[in-house]
Amino acid sequence: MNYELFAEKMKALSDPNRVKILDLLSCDTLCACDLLEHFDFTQPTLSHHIKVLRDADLIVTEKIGTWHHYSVNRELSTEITEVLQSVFSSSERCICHTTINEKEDQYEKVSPL
Amino acid sequence: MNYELFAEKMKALSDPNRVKILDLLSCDTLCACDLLEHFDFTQPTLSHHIKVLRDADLIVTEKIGTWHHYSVNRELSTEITEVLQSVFSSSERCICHTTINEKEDQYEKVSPL
DNA sequence: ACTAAACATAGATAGTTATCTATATTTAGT
DNA sequence: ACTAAATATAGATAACTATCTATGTTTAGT
Repeated sequence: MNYELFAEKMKALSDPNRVKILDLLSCDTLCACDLLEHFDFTQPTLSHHIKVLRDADLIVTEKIGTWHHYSVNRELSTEITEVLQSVFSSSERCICHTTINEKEDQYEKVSPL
Repeated sequence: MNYELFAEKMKALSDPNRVKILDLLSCDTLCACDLLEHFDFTQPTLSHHIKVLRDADLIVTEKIGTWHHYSVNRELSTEITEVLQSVFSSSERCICHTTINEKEDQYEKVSPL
C-alpha cells in the first residue's frame, strides 16, 4: 500500500457518519434500512456514504433479494491498522534512514507502505 | 474520542503528502526546510499541511531560534490505532448491541469511541 | 540597524464533497 | 402485469480544500 492508496482509505474514514456506519456494522451485518434509522440524513445520502466505503473496500455487500447486506472488510481493516502503525513508528525502510535526495527515487518506486 | 473527533484525525491523514510527512518524521525530528526537499510543492503548501497536522495534534512543534522542529505525537498515534481497531471490531459498548433507537440517545451521550 | 533565512499568513482559484430532491432500477408478492 | 419496497443514480448547491503567488513576522549574524 502506497501513500496515495492509504490516504484514500483515510479519506473514506474522514466523515463521522461513515465511522458510525462502520461501528454499526462491526458487530452485525445490516441492511441500509436498518442503518438509516440511526441517522438524520436521507436515504440517498446514506447510499452515497455506503458507496464511498465500498469503493474504499472498507465494506462488502451481499445482495439477497431486495435487501443489500453490508459488513466490514476485516482483512483490510487489519492491513490499515498495520500501515498506520508503520507510518507513526520508525522502521528500517523509513525514508529518514536513507540519505536525503539520493535514495528518494528508489524510495518512491518501492512504495514502502 | 467521539466520531467527530476521530473523523478529524482521519481527515488530517487523508492527503498522501501529509502521510509522507508523518512517515518522514517517524524516525527523526525534522525542520520544514528538510521536509520540503522531499516534495514538489511550495513552502506555503508545506506550511499548510503542517498546520493541518498540528491542528489535529498529530505532530508537535519545538521552536529553536529560526528553526521549527517537528515530530510525531506518539501518544495520539497509539490512541488513534486503538480507536480504529475498536471501530472495526465488535465490542460490548457497540451500538449494535443495544436495542435499536431506544438506546440511541444514551449511546450518543456516552461517546463510545 | 541591516540583511538573510525560516516559517506563517492572506487572498485567489480550481477541484472535491456532503447534502438535498427527484427519479430510476431491481425484486418480491399479489 | 401491477404494486410496493429497497437501493442506486442524476443533477444541483453550498461548503471545504490543495495549491499557488505575494507578503508578513521572527530571529541570527554581521
